[in-house]
Amino acid sequence: MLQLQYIRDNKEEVIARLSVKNIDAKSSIEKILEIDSDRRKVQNELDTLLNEANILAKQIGELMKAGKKAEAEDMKNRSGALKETAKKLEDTLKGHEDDLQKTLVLLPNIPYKLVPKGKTPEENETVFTHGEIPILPQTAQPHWDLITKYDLIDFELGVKITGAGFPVYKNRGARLQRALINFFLDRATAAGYMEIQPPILVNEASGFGTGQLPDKEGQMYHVGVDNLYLIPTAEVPITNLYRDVILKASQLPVKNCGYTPCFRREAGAWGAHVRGLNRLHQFDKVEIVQLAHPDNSYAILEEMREYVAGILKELELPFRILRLCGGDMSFASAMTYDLEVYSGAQKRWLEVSSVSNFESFQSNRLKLRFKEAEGKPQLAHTLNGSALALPRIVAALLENNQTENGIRIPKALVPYTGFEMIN
RNA sequence: GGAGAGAUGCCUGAGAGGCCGAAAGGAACAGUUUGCUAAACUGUCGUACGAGUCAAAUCGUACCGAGGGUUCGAAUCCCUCUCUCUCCGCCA
Repeated sequence: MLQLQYIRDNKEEVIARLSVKNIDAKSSIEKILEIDSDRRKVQNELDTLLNEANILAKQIGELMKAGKKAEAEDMKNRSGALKETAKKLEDTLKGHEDDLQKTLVLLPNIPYKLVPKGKTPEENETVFTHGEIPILPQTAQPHWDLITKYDLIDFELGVKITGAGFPVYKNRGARLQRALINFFLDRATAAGYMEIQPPILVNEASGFGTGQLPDKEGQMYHVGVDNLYLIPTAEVPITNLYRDVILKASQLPVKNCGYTPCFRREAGAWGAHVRGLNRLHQFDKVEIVQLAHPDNSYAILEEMREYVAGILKELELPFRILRLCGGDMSFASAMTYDLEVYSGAQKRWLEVSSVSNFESFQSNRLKLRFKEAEGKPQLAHTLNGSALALPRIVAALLENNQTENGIRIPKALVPYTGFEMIN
Protein backbone atom coordinates (compact mmCIF):
# COMPACT_ATOMS: atom_id res chain seq x y z
CA MET A 1 0.00 0.00 0.00
CA LEU A 2 1.35 3.37 -0.97
CA GLN A 3 1.86 5.97 1.72
CA LEU A 4 -0.89 8.52 1.71
CA GLN A 5 1.46 11.33 2.64
CA TYR A 6 3.61 10.51 -0.39
CA ILE A 7 0.63 10.60 -2.73
CA ARG A 8 -0.42 13.91 -1.22
CA ASP A 9 2.99 15.45 -1.79
CA ASN A 10 3.76 13.91 -5.19
CA LYS A 11 0.48 13.51 -6.99
CA GLU A 12 1.73 14.02 -10.55
CA GLU A 13 4.83 11.93 -10.05
CA VAL A 14 2.82 9.01 -8.70
CA ILE A 15 0.50 9.08 -11.71
CA ALA A 16 3.41 9.33 -14.14
CA ARG A 17 5.33 6.48 -12.58
CA LEU A 18 2.35 4.18 -12.32
CA SER A 19 1.94 4.56 -16.06
CA VAL A 20 5.15 2.55 -16.37
CA LYS A 21 3.07 -0.35 -15.04
CA ASN A 22 0.47 0.57 -17.65
CA ILE A 23 -1.88 1.83 -14.98
CA ASP A 24 -3.91 4.95 -15.49
CA ALA A 25 -4.19 5.99 -11.88
CA LYS A 26 -5.33 9.56 -12.41
CA SER A 27 -8.91 9.06 -11.33
CA SER A 28 -8.11 6.84 -8.32
CA ILE A 29 -5.48 9.26 -7.14
CA GLU A 30 -7.85 12.16 -7.44
CA LYS A 31 -10.51 10.22 -5.63
CA ILE A 32 -8.06 9.35 -2.86
CA LEU A 33 -7.01 12.95 -2.40
CA GLU A 34 -10.59 14.09 -2.33
CA ILE A 35 -11.65 11.54 0.29
CA ASP A 36 -8.54 12.40 2.25
CA SER A 37 -9.30 16.08 2.37
CA ASP A 38 -12.90 15.36 3.40
CA ARG A 39 -11.64 12.99 6.02
CA ARG A 40 -9.35 15.57 7.54
CA LYS A 41 -12.07 18.16 7.62
CA VAL A 42 -14.43 15.80 9.43
CA GLN A 43 -11.78 14.71 11.88
CA ASN A 44 -11.04 18.32 12.69
CA GLU A 45 -14.70 19.02 13.43
CA LEU A 46 -15.02 15.86 15.46
CA ASP A 47 -11.93 16.57 17.54
CA THR A 48 -13.16 20.06 18.35
CA LEU A 49 -16.50 18.65 19.41
CA LEU A 50 -15.01 15.92 21.57
CA ASN A 51 -12.73 18.47 23.15
CA GLU A 52 -15.76 20.50 24.18
CA ALA A 53 -17.45 17.41 25.54
CA ASN A 54 -14.38 16.49 27.56
CA ILE A 55 -14.18 19.95 29.10
CA LEU A 56 -17.87 19.83 29.87
CA ALA A 57 -17.60 16.44 31.54
CA LYS A 58 -14.88 17.75 33.82
CA GLN A 59 -16.95 20.78 34.75
CA ILE A 60 -19.97 18.63 35.48
CA GLY A 61 -17.87 16.48 37.77
CA GLU A 62 -16.75 19.55 39.69
CA LEU A 63 -20.27 20.94 39.94
CA MET A 64 -21.54 17.63 41.27
CA LYS A 65 -18.85 17.61 43.91
CA ALA A 66 -19.75 21.17 44.89
CA GLY A 67 -23.38 20.10 45.11
CA LYS A 68 -24.62 22.43 42.37
CA LYS A 69 -27.01 19.94 40.90
CA ALA A 70 -29.22 22.25 38.86
CA GLU A 71 -26.30 23.70 36.94
CA ALA A 72 -24.91 20.24 36.35
CA GLU A 73 -28.19 19.03 34.88
CA ASP A 74 -28.18 21.89 32.43
CA MET A 75 -24.70 21.01 31.28
CA LYS A 76 -25.62 17.36 30.95
CA ASN A 77 -28.19 18.31 28.37
CA ARG A 78 -25.63 20.25 26.37
CA SER A 79 -23.24 17.33 26.57
CA GLY A 80 -25.95 15.01 25.31
CA ALA A 81 -26.48 17.17 22.25
CA LEU A 82 -22.74 17.26 21.55
CA LYS A 83 -22.60 13.55 21.77
CA GLU A 84 -25.30 13.07 19.19
CA THR A 85 -23.51 15.27 16.69
CA ALA A 86 -20.24 13.53 17.47
CA LYS A 87 -21.80 10.17 16.75
CA LYS A 88 -22.83 11.31 13.28
CA LEU A 89 -19.39 12.73 12.57
CA GLU A 90 -17.78 9.52 13.75
CA ASP A 91 -19.84 7.52 11.28
CA THR A 92 -18.90 9.89 8.48
CA LEU A 93 -15.24 9.69 9.45
CA LYS A 94 -15.33 5.94 9.55
CA GLY A 95 -16.95 5.90 6.12
CA HIS A 96 -14.23 8.09 4.70
CA GLU A 97 -11.50 5.99 6.26
CA ASP A 98 -12.98 2.81 4.82
CA ASP A 99 -13.33 4.34 1.36
CA LEU A 100 -9.79 5.60 1.50
CA GLN A 101 -8.43 2.25 2.59
CA LYS A 102 -10.38 0.41 -0.10
CA THR A 103 -9.11 2.61 -2.88
CA LEU A 104 -5.57 2.80 -1.57
CA VAL A 105 -5.25 -0.96 -1.22
CA LEU A 106 -6.04 -1.46 -4.91
CA LEU A 107 -3.21 0.78 -6.12
CA PRO A 108 -0.09 -1.16 -7.11
CA ASN A 109 3.38 -0.16 -6.01
CA ILE A 110 5.22 2.56 -7.88
CA PRO A 111 8.01 1.17 -10.07
CA TYR A 112 11.56 2.28 -9.34
CA LYS A 113 13.20 4.71 -11.75
CA LEU A 114 15.27 1.97 -13.46
CA VAL A 115 12.20 -0.08 -14.38
CA PRO A 116 11.60 -0.07 -18.15
CA LYS A 117 8.18 0.64 -19.53
CA GLY A 118 6.58 -2.33 -21.21
CA LYS A 119 3.64 -4.67 -21.29
CA THR A 120 4.87 -8.17 -22.03
CA PRO A 121 7.75 -10.39 -20.91
CA GLU A 122 9.42 -9.67 -24.26
CA GLU A 123 10.05 -6.15 -23.04
CA ASN A 124 12.00 -7.25 -19.99
CA GLU A 125 15.57 -6.07 -20.00
CA THR A 126 18.36 -8.65 -19.93
CA VAL A 127 21.00 -7.23 -17.61
CA PHE A 128 23.34 -10.18 -17.28
CA THR A 129 24.01 -13.58 -18.78
CA HIS A 130 26.35 -16.32 -17.62
CA GLY A 131 27.47 -19.59 -19.10
CA GLU A 132 27.16 -21.17 -22.51
CA ILE A 133 23.85 -22.34 -23.83
CA PRO A 134 24.36 -26.11 -23.96
CA ILE A 135 24.16 -27.79 -27.36
CA LEU A 136 22.73 -31.21 -26.67
CA PRO A 137 22.72 -34.13 -29.09
CA GLN A 138 19.57 -34.87 -31.09
CA THR A 139 18.82 -37.76 -28.74
CA ALA A 140 18.65 -35.51 -25.68
CA GLN A 141 15.47 -35.97 -23.70
CA PRO A 142 13.28 -33.46 -21.88
CA HIS A 143 13.25 -33.83 -18.11
CA TRP A 144 9.84 -35.52 -17.97
CA ASP A 145 11.24 -38.40 -19.99
CA LEU A 146 14.43 -38.53 -17.91
CA ILE A 147 12.32 -38.59 -14.77
CA THR A 148 10.56 -41.69 -16.03
CA LYS A 149 13.72 -43.26 -17.32
CA TYR A 150 15.48 -43.04 -13.96
CA ASP A 151 12.32 -43.40 -11.85
CA LEU A 152 12.81 -40.12 -10.03
CA ILE A 153 9.33 -38.67 -9.83
CA ASP A 154 5.89 -40.22 -10.25
CA PHE A 155 3.27 -37.81 -11.50
CA GLU A 156 0.55 -40.42 -11.87
CA LEU A 157 0.87 -41.47 -8.25
CA GLY A 158 0.51 -37.82 -7.29
CA VAL A 159 -2.68 -37.64 -9.32
CA LYS A 160 -3.93 -40.74 -7.56
CA ILE A 161 -3.43 -39.48 -4.03
CA THR A 162 -4.01 -35.77 -4.59
CA GLY A 163 -4.36 -34.47 -8.13
CA ALA A 164 -2.43 -33.05 -11.05
CA GLY A 165 0.48 -30.84 -10.09
CA PHE A 166 1.36 -32.75 -6.92
CA PRO A 167 4.35 -34.90 -7.82
CA VAL A 168 5.64 -37.81 -5.79
CA TYR A 169 9.44 -37.77 -5.57
CA LYS A 170 11.12 -41.14 -5.35
CA ASN A 171 14.54 -42.74 -5.06
CA ARG A 172 17.31 -40.42 -6.10
CA GLY A 173 14.66 -37.91 -7.11
CA ALA A 174 13.61 -37.58 -3.48
CA ARG A 175 17.22 -37.53 -2.35
CA LEU A 176 18.00 -34.80 -4.84
CA GLN A 177 15.21 -32.66 -3.38
CA ARG A 178 16.61 -33.05 0.11
CA ALA A 179 20.11 -32.34 -1.14
CA LEU A 180 19.08 -29.14 -2.87
CA ILE A 181 17.15 -27.88 0.14
CA ASN A 182 20.11 -28.44 2.44
CA PHE A 183 22.53 -26.96 -0.06
CA PHE A 184 20.42 -23.81 -0.41
CA LEU A 185 19.93 -23.43 3.33
CA ASP A 186 23.61 -23.93 4.06
CA ARG A 187 24.57 -21.27 1.53
CA ALA A 188 21.99 -18.85 2.88
CA THR A 189 22.98 -19.23 6.51
CA ALA A 190 26.63 -18.89 5.51
CA ALA A 191 25.69 -15.60 3.87
CA GLY A 192 24.23 -14.36 7.14
CA TYR A 193 20.57 -15.22 6.73
CA MET A 194 19.03 -16.56 9.91
CA GLU A 195 17.13 -19.76 9.25
CA ILE A 196 13.43 -19.80 10.03
CA GLN A 197 10.99 -22.67 9.93
CA PRO A 198 7.64 -20.93 9.71
CA PRO A 199 4.12 -22.30 9.67
CA ILE A 200 2.90 -23.03 6.18
CA LEU A 201 -0.67 -22.10 6.99
CA VAL A 202 -1.30 -18.42 7.59
CA ASN A 203 -4.24 -16.33 8.67
CA GLU A 204 -5.98 -13.57 6.81
CA ALA A 205 -4.00 -10.76 8.40
CA SER A 206 -0.77 -12.30 7.14
CA GLY A 207 -2.17 -12.72 3.65
CA PHE A 208 -3.10 -9.08 3.69
CA GLY A 209 0.27 -7.96 5.05
CA THR A 210 2.28 -9.22 2.11
CA GLY A 211 -0.36 -8.34 -0.47
CA GLN A 212 -1.92 -11.68 -1.44
CA LEU A 213 -5.22 -10.57 0.06
CA PRO A 214 -7.71 -9.16 -0.62
CA ASP A 215 -6.96 -9.17 -4.32
CA LYS A 216 -5.30 -12.43 -5.21
CA GLU A 217 -6.95 -14.96 -2.95
CA GLY A 218 -7.57 -17.11 -6.03
CA GLN A 219 -3.89 -18.04 -6.13
CA MET A 220 -3.97 -19.58 -2.65
CA TYR A 221 -5.51 -22.73 -1.24
CA HIS A 222 -7.97 -21.84 1.47
CA VAL A 223 -8.74 -24.02 4.46
CA GLY A 224 -12.34 -23.04 5.01
CA VAL A 225 -13.08 -24.48 8.44
CA ASP A 226 -10.36 -22.47 10.14
CA ASN A 227 -10.08 -19.67 7.61
CA LEU A 228 -6.40 -20.26 6.96
CA TYR A 229 -4.41 -20.15 3.74
CA LEU A 230 -1.67 -22.48 2.51
CA ILE A 231 1.30 -20.27 1.76
CA PRO A 232 2.24 -19.62 -1.87
CA THR A 233 5.77 -18.72 -0.70
CA ALA A 234 7.72 -18.48 2.55
CA GLU A 235 7.76 -14.73 1.99
CA VAL A 236 4.31 -14.60 3.54
CA PRO A 237 4.99 -16.11 6.98
CA ILE A 238 8.56 -14.81 7.24
CA THR A 239 7.80 -11.21 6.35
CA ASN A 240 4.75 -11.29 8.60
CA LEU A 241 6.96 -12.23 11.51
CA TYR A 242 7.67 -8.52 11.64
CA ARG A 243 4.11 -7.27 11.33
CA ASP A 244 3.41 -4.47 13.85
CA VAL A 245 7.04 -4.37 14.88
CA ILE A 246 9.22 -1.32 15.44
CA LEU A 247 12.88 -2.26 15.06
CA LYS A 248 15.89 -0.24 16.08
CA ALA A 249 17.75 1.19 13.12
CA SER A 250 20.83 -0.64 14.40
CA GLN A 251 19.08 -3.98 13.88
CA LEU A 252 18.85 -3.41 10.13
CA PRO A 253 19.28 -5.15 7.84
CA VAL A 254 17.36 -8.15 9.15
CA LYS A 255 18.23 -11.23 7.08
CA ASN A 256 16.09 -14.36 7.23
CA CYS A 257 15.86 -17.45 5.13
CA GLY A 258 13.59 -20.43 5.22
CA TYR A 259 12.66 -23.60 3.45
CA THR A 260 8.97 -24.33 2.94
CA PRO A 261 6.76 -26.18 0.54
CA CYS A 262 4.75 -23.69 -1.50
CA PHE A 263 1.21 -24.11 -2.72
CA ARG A 264 -0.26 -22.39 -5.72
CA ARG A 265 -3.64 -22.94 -7.23
CA GLU A 266 -2.58 -21.38 -10.54
CA ALA A 267 -6.21 -21.28 -11.50
CA GLY A 268 -6.58 -21.02 -15.24
CA ALA A 269 -2.84 -21.12 -15.81
CA TRP A 270 -2.78 -24.67 -17.10
CA GLY A 271 -2.05 -25.33 -20.75
CA ALA A 272 1.03 -25.32 -22.92
CA HIS A 273 4.53 -25.20 -21.42
CA VAL A 274 3.48 -26.77 -18.16
CA ARG A 275 4.62 -30.32 -18.64
CA GLY A 276 6.72 -32.08 -16.07
CA LEU A 277 8.19 -29.80 -13.45
CA ASN A 278 7.54 -26.54 -15.23
CA ARG A 279 4.50 -25.62 -13.19
CA LEU A 280 3.18 -27.33 -10.07
CA HIS A 281 0.58 -26.85 -7.37
CA GLN A 282 3.04 -27.87 -4.69
CA PHE A 283 6.77 -27.29 -4.82
CA ASP A 284 9.74 -26.69 -2.57
CA LYS A 285 11.56 -23.43 -2.21
CA VAL A 286 14.15 -21.74 -0.06
CA GLU A 287 13.37 -18.08 0.31
CA ILE A 288 15.56 -15.21 1.45
CA VAL A 289 14.04 -12.12 3.04
CA GLN A 290 15.61 -8.86 4.12
CA LEU A 291 14.29 -5.87 6.00
CA ALA A 292 16.33 -2.85 5.05
CA HIS A 293 16.88 0.81 5.72
CA PRO A 294 15.34 2.82 2.86
CA ASP A 295 18.72 4.44 2.17
CA ASN A 296 20.36 1.21 1.05
CA SER A 297 17.57 -1.12 0.00
CA TYR A 298 18.63 -0.99 -3.65
CA ALA A 299 22.20 -1.86 -2.77
CA ILE A 300 20.73 -4.80 -0.87
CA LEU A 301 18.62 -5.79 -3.85
CA GLU A 302 21.82 -6.01 -5.92
CA GLU A 303 23.50 -7.99 -3.17
CA MET A 304 20.62 -10.47 -3.11
CA ARG A 305 20.67 -10.77 -6.87
CA GLU A 306 24.41 -11.50 -6.76
CA TYR A 307 23.87 -14.01 -4.04
CA VAL A 308 21.34 -15.99 -6.07
CA ALA A 309 23.51 -15.74 -9.18
CA GLY A 310 26.37 -17.21 -7.14
CA ILE A 311 24.35 -20.29 -6.30
CA LEU A 312 23.44 -20.80 -9.95
CA LYS A 313 27.12 -20.61 -10.83
CA GLU A 314 27.90 -23.25 -8.24
CA LEU A 315 25.25 -25.43 -9.81
CA GLU A 316 26.97 -24.86 -13.17
CA LEU A 317 23.76 -23.76 -14.81
CA PRO A 318 23.69 -21.19 -17.61
CA PHE A 319 21.45 -18.33 -16.62
CA ARG A 320 20.38 -14.83 -17.43
CA ILE A 321 19.07 -12.03 -15.27
CA LEU A 322 16.17 -9.91 -16.38
CA ARG A 323 15.01 -6.62 -15.04
CA LEU A 324 11.26 -6.91 -15.35
CA CYS A 325 9.40 -4.25 -17.26
CA GLY A 326 6.53 -2.43 -15.60
CA GLY A 327 3.86 -4.63 -17.11
CA ASP A 328 5.47 -7.90 -16.04
CA MET A 329 6.11 -6.88 -12.46
CA SER A 330 3.99 -7.97 -9.55
CA PHE A 331 1.48 -5.75 -7.83
CA ALA A 332 3.60 -5.11 -4.76
CA SER A 333 7.04 -4.83 -6.32
CA ALA A 334 9.00 -1.66 -7.03
CA MET A 335 11.69 -3.50 -8.93
CA THR A 336 12.16 -7.17 -9.72
CA TYR A 337 14.99 -9.23 -11.16
CA ASP A 338 14.08 -12.61 -12.55
CA LEU A 339 16.80 -15.21 -12.80
CA GLU A 340 16.22 -17.77 -15.52
CA VAL A 341 18.20 -20.92 -16.20
CA TYR A 342 18.46 -22.45 -19.64
CA SER A 343 16.95 -25.87 -19.90
CA GLY A 344 18.80 -27.56 -22.75
CA ALA A 345 16.34 -30.14 -24.01
CA GLN A 346 13.27 -27.95 -23.79
CA LYS A 347 15.40 -25.19 -25.30
CA ARG A 348 13.72 -22.70 -22.96
CA TRP A 349 14.61 -20.26 -20.26
CA LEU A 350 12.97 -21.21 -16.98
CA GLU A 351 12.37 -18.73 -14.19
CA VAL A 352 13.93 -20.10 -11.02
CA SER A 353 14.14 -16.98 -8.90
CA SER A 354 12.50 -13.65 -8.54
CA VAL A 355 14.24 -11.04 -6.41
CA SER A 356 12.26 -7.96 -5.52
CA ASN A 357 12.39 -4.75 -3.58
CA PHE A 358 8.96 -3.80 -2.28
CA GLU A 359 10.25 -0.59 -0.71
CA SER A 360 7.64 0.44 1.89
CA PHE A 361 4.68 -1.07 0.05
CA GLN A 362 4.45 -4.18 2.20
CA SER A 363 5.73 -2.56 5.36
CA ASN A 364 2.98 0.04 5.15
CA ARG A 365 0.42 -2.73 5.27
CA LEU A 366 2.43 -4.64 7.85
CA LYS A 367 3.16 -1.59 10.02
CA LEU A 368 6.76 -2.75 9.91
CA ARG A 369 8.89 0.15 11.05
CA PHE A 370 12.24 1.11 12.49
CA LYS A 371 13.39 3.95 14.63
CA GLU A 372 16.62 5.92 14.67
CA ALA A 373 17.98 6.96 18.06
CA GLU A 374 16.28 10.29 17.44
CA GLY A 375 13.05 10.77 15.60
CA LYS A 376 9.83 9.09 14.70
CA PRO A 377 9.39 5.52 13.50
CA GLN A 378 9.51 5.15 9.74
CA LEU A 379 8.63 2.32 7.41
CA ALA A 380 11.36 -0.19 6.65
CA HIS A 381 11.88 -1.59 3.17
CA THR A 382 11.17 -5.25 2.55
CA LEU A 383 12.94 -7.41 -0.01
CA ASN A 384 12.81 -11.05 -0.87
CA GLY A 385 14.00 -13.56 -3.37
CA SER A 386 13.83 -17.23 -4.17
CA ALA A 387 17.11 -18.95 -3.43
CA LEU A 388 15.91 -21.09 -4.98
CA ALA A 389 12.75 -22.77 -6.25
CA LEU A 390 13.51 -26.44 -6.76
CA PRO A 391 11.46 -27.91 -9.61
CA ARG A 392 12.86 -25.95 -12.51
CA ILE A 393 16.37 -26.24 -11.13
CA VAL A 394 15.85 -29.99 -11.19
CA ALA A 395 14.47 -29.81 -14.71
CA ALA A 396 17.52 -27.88 -15.96
CA LEU A 397 19.97 -30.06 -14.06
CA LEU A 398 18.49 -33.22 -15.53
CA GLU A 399 18.31 -31.92 -19.06
CA ASN A 400 21.65 -30.12 -19.24
CA ASN A 401 23.66 -32.79 -17.47
CA GLN A 402 22.34 -35.87 -19.22
CA THR A 403 24.98 -38.17 -20.66
CA GLU A 404 24.98 -41.64 -22.10
CA ASN A 405 25.93 -42.96 -18.68
CA GLY A 406 23.34 -41.07 -16.72
CA ILE A 407 22.89 -37.64 -15.25
CA ARG A 408 25.87 -35.88 -13.79
CA ILE A 409 25.43 -34.12 -10.45
CA PRO A 410 27.31 -30.81 -10.18
CA LYS A 411 30.34 -30.92 -7.87
CA ALA A 412 28.97 -28.52 -5.31
CA LEU A 413 25.96 -30.75 -4.82
CA VAL A 414 27.70 -34.11 -4.51
CA PRO A 415 28.40 -33.77 -0.76
CA TYR A 416 24.66 -33.33 -0.34
CA THR A 417 23.40 -36.05 -2.69
CA GLY A 418 26.02 -38.61 -1.79
CA PHE A 419 26.16 -39.69 -5.44
CA GLU A 420 27.80 -38.23 -8.54
CA MET A 421 25.52 -39.73 -11.13
CA ILE A 422 21.91 -40.63 -11.51
CA ASN A 423 21.89 -43.80 -13.55
C1' G B 1 -13.27 -31.85 23.26
C1' G B 2 -14.75 -30.63 29.00
C1' A B 3 -13.78 -27.18 33.43
C1' G B 4 -11.58 -22.78 35.30
C1' A B 5 -8.40 -18.20 35.14
C1' G B 6 -6.72 -14.16 32.54
C1' A B 7 -5.47 -10.18 28.50
C1' U B 8 -2.71 -2.87 30.93
C1' G B 9 3.32 0.46 27.76
C1' C B 10 9.77 -2.99 25.48
C1' C B 11 9.17 -6.57 30.03
C1' U B 12 7.19 -7.45 35.12
C1' G B 13 3.14 -5.38 37.41
C1' A B 14 -0.40 -1.66 40.17
C1' G B 15 -4.97 0.64 39.11
C1' A B 16 -11.65 -1.44 40.61
C1' G B 17 -16.15 5.22 37.59
C1' G B 18 -13.63 11.81 37.31
C1' C B 19 -7.17 13.59 40.28
C1' C B 20 -5.06 7.81 34.58
C1' G B 21 -1.70 7.99 28.63
C1' A B 22 -1.78 5.29 33.00
C1' A B 23 1.97 4.05 39.79
C1' A B 24 6.33 1.23 40.83
C1' G B 25 10.39 -1.81 39.37
C1' G B 26 13.34 -3.68 35.44
C1' A B 27 15.35 -3.10 30.47
C1' A B 28 16.99 0.47 26.92
C1' C B 29 19.10 5.30 25.63
C1' A B 30 21.80 10.02 27.00
C1' G B 31 24.69 12.49 30.68
C1' U B 32 27.60 12.91 35.48
C1' U B 33 31.08 10.23 38.46
C1' U B 34 35.12 6.52 37.36
C1' G B 35 42.19 4.53 35.22
C1' C B 36 38.91 0.22 32.85
C1' U B 37 34.67 -2.91 34.06
C1' A B 38 30.94 -2.83 37.59
C1' A B 39 28.14 0.23 40.74
C1' A B 40 25.81 4.93 41.95
C1' C B 41 23.28 9.40 40.56
C1' U B 42 20.44 12.62 36.96
C1' G B 43 17.48 12.85 32.75
C1' U B 44 14.83 10.62 28.53
C1' C B 45 11.80 6.70 27.59
C1' G B 46 4.29 4.58 23.52
C1' U B 47 1.66 4.95 18.83
C1' A B 48 -1.69 6.93 15.21
C1' C B 49 -4.44 10.83 13.17
C1' G B 50 -5.55 16.08 12.97
C1' A B 51 -4.14 21.44 13.74
C1' G B 52 0.40 24.21 13.56
C1' U B 53 5.58 25.16 11.45
C1' C B 54 10.46 25.87 6.34
C1' A B 55 11.35 22.43 10.19
C1' A B 56 10.39 22.25 15.25
C1' A B 57 8.13 23.70 19.70
C1' U B 58 3.22 23.37 20.93
C1' C B 59 -2.04 22.12 20.95
C1' G B 60 -6.31 18.71 20.08
C1' U B 61 -8.34 13.68 19.53
C1' A B 62 -8.10 8.45 19.96
C1' C B 63 -5.94 4.02 21.83
C1' C B 64 -5.18 -0.33 28.55
C1' G B 65 -6.80 -7.76 23.43
C1' A B 66 -11.09 -6.48 19.37
C1' G B 67 -16.09 -4.69 18.64
C1' G B 68 -20.57 -2.86 20.78
C1' G B 69 -23.34 -0.78 25.22
C1' U B 70 -24.38 1.99 30.11
C1' U B 71 -22.87 7.07 31.96
C1' C B 72 -22.23 14.12 31.84
C1' G B 73 -17.61 11.08 32.41
C1' A B 74 -14.98 4.09 31.41
C1' A B 75 -8.47 0.82 31.70
C1' U B 76 -12.28 0.39 35.67
C1' C B 77 -19.45 -1.51 34.97
C1' C B 78 -22.45 -4.69 31.11
C1' C B 79 -22.69 -7.73 26.38
C1' U B 80 -20.32 -10.27 22.16
C1' C B 81 -15.96 -12.07 19.94
C1' U B 82 -10.74 -13.38 19.73
C1' C B 83 -6.53 -15.02 21.99
C1' U B 84 -3.44 -16.89 26.09
C1' C B 85 -2.65 -19.85 30.46
C1' U B 86 -3.88 -23.98 34.06
C1' C B 87 -6.27 -28.81 34.96
C1' C B 88 -8.66 -33.18 32.62
C1' G B 89 -9.25 -36.11 28.00
C1' C B 90 -6.94 -37.43 23.26
C1' C B 91 -2.38 -37.60 20.64
C1' A B 92 3.10 -37.37 16.79
